[in-house]
Amino acid sequence: MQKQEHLTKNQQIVLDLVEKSSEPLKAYSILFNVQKKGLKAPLQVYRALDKLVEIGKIHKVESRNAFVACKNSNCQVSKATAFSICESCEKVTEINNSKLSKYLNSFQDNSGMKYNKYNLEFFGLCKKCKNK
Amino acid sequence: MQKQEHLTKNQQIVLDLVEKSSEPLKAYSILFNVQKKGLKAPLQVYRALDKLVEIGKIHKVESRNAFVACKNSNCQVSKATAFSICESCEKVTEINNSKLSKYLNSFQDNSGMKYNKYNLEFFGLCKKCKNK
DNA sequence: AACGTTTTGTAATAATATAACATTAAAAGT
DNA sequence: ACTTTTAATGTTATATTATTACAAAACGTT
Ligand SMILES: [Zn+2]
Ligand SMILES: [Zn+2]
Ligand SMILES: [Zn+2]
Ligand SMILES: [Zn+2]
Repeated sequence: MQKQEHLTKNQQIVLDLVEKSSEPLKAYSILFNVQKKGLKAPLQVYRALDKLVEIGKIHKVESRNAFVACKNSNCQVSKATAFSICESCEKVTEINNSKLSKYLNSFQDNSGMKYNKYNLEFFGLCKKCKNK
Repeated sequence: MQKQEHLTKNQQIVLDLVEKSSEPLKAYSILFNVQKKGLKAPLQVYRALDKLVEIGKIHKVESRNAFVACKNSNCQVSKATAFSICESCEKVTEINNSKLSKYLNSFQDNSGMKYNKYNLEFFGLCKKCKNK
């Protein structure tokens, strides 16, 4: 089975919204914003989100229960994600650093476990907030 | 203000339970298990969990909304955490790898942001599940 | 004892996410 | 074209996770 290339109506509506947003969006904020487009129930949003995450169009920022569009068309979709998060203004940026991803993709410990996916979240203060 | 060394009754009760557990515990599972000890409300559990996370006695596994005791007394408490998670049996292990933590603690990108904390979660199949 | 601070108790509610089931649409095989 | 199968949708209800708000008790310091 190969990766789906056409998004369904609901998926496209949700993706459009997440892509337009300058900040991570929460599921119920998405729901509220797409109700005029016909998505009335949480499940419709969650299903779209699940699929979009699966195909790598968006990522979930786990520590925030929020979703951001993937700006990095070349990343290993939904398999290797890294974010920087400002703990003051909550700005979230996807980190695109090939050294980091190489390092983590090839990481092995002594557990005998082979990792096929990771998610990394860095926390700190962004430039703006640092200078306040 | 320095780090608190004495745990309160509620904090100790919750910590005991999490430490005894061989698997990550969810907040409401904790609540259920400590009700006989007098913690009746979610908030009592969440408050204890918050404090225990803050002082590094336990960690939150963000992707699972679950809590594990810190087995690594020398780690930079609650500032630098890494876990391996089996996607089949849900076994979670805290990774204790000094090369990894050094690499991540010193990581810098070109955003000008200085990170003081990170959380990393690796996903894959554990030895056991791989051989099924 | 008086004060500020932290912790606790309690009830109510908010926010996040899934189960279950019926239906419709799309994709694939013949 | 027709059947089969798979994926997506719509809808209601419910489960799970987490916080707000406020009052009371415990603790540490002066
Ligand atoms: Zn991405
Ligand atoms: Zn900031
Ligand atoms: Zn630890
Ligand atoms: Zn396993």
